[in-house]
Amino acid sequence: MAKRGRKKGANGEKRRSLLLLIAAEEFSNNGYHETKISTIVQRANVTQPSFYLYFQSKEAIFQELVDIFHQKLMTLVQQSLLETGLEKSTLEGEITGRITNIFTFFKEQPDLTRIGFYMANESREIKSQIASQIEQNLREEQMNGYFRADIDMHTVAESLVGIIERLTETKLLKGLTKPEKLANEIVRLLLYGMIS
Amino acid sequence: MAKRGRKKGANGEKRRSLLLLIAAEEFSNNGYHETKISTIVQRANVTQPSFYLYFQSKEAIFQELVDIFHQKLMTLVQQSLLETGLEKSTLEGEITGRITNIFTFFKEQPDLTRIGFYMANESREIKSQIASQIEQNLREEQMNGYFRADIDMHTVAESLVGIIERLTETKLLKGLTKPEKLANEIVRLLLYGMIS
DNA sequence: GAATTATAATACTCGTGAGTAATATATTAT
DNA sequence: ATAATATATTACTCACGAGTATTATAATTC
Repeated sequence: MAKRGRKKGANGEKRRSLLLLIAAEEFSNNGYHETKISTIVQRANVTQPSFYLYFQSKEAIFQELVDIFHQKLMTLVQQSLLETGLEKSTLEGEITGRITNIFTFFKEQPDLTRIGFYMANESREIKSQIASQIEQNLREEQMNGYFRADIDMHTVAESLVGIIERLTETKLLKGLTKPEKLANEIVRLLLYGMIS
Repeated sequence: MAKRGRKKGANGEKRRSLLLLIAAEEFSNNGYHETKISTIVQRANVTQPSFYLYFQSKEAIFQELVDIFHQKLMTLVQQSLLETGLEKSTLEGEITGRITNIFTFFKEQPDLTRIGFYMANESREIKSQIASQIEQNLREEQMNGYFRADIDMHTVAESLVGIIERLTETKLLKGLTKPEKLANEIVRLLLYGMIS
């Protein structure tokens, strides 16, 4: 019979992190509603009230995971887009590098990615922000003459996000293709088209 | 005080259709778990047991909507791809036409589309099937020399599905762009690329 | 017109899962 | 040492929403 009260060597920070980690796995694999707090605490070897020491509610822990993803992704994209070392010769490489960065991040954080990019209500908002950043950059490069002038960069940016979204699901997160290769294929397709 | 028993002019088929229609709206707008049977029956002016005259369960009515979407979409895509009138001069137009058909269907069935293409567990499967059909056709055209030989058509097909998925959400279902225009933009981008 | 079938309402049950009250033990601060 | 604080458990509550037992009336069939 397990005793009550604080355990020897108990450490709140670690418990909290563990719960976050397990919650990410559960949400990612089973979705929000199918995920039970009871399952999370079982897997963490903790009782239910302990969970509520660290998180206000089920909503709150989910939102925290979304926020982490959102913040990390935004930081990444903004940094990535600041390196506007626009040299004609390396344009393809530049763009490929940016997209590789995104894929790499997604691959390193598959659970957060599924949560923040696919499951959250906020996903729409997050994707729109990414698309908007990409659009800005593309427009600049378009004005500098790198791209055809008759292309609607809003559509291109949204399309690119759509491609990333889908290939992340079908190839990247299944471990079928590496970030670099995926980025390369996409960029070549979008830059040069399919016509022989 | 409402009386019990069968009402004058009561018609099961119509009631069933009405419930399906309302359920589609509710699922589409609020998602599966947020949708309550109690809300559906209220909106349909029916009591809860009446609902269960027509549908086995909440799962069942949702699945029925998914099946309708799936079946309609598959029929559309298969027909669309059978018109393999491969003429070099009209290739662009052919492809644009196929994609327009898909967008038009989505626009006409926004609720079913959100349910079957975005919310259902089966969505993955459905999209994969579409991608697979597209891939097959592209490969054929590639072998006929219309497209560059060094392109991985699996990636292209998946990308196209991703683009369709995203633009449907952000532009089409918001009524911002017409099917034809959207299809045109995409096809030109994918065929000729962005480089000036 | 009697029996059968289809459609409907009233008034329930019942499981499930989020969240809590009360209490106990370890750790840290004074 | 003692008070205060952090971490933990046992044993609950409670709302919510899916689904049902029972009964009643209209439509249809024989």
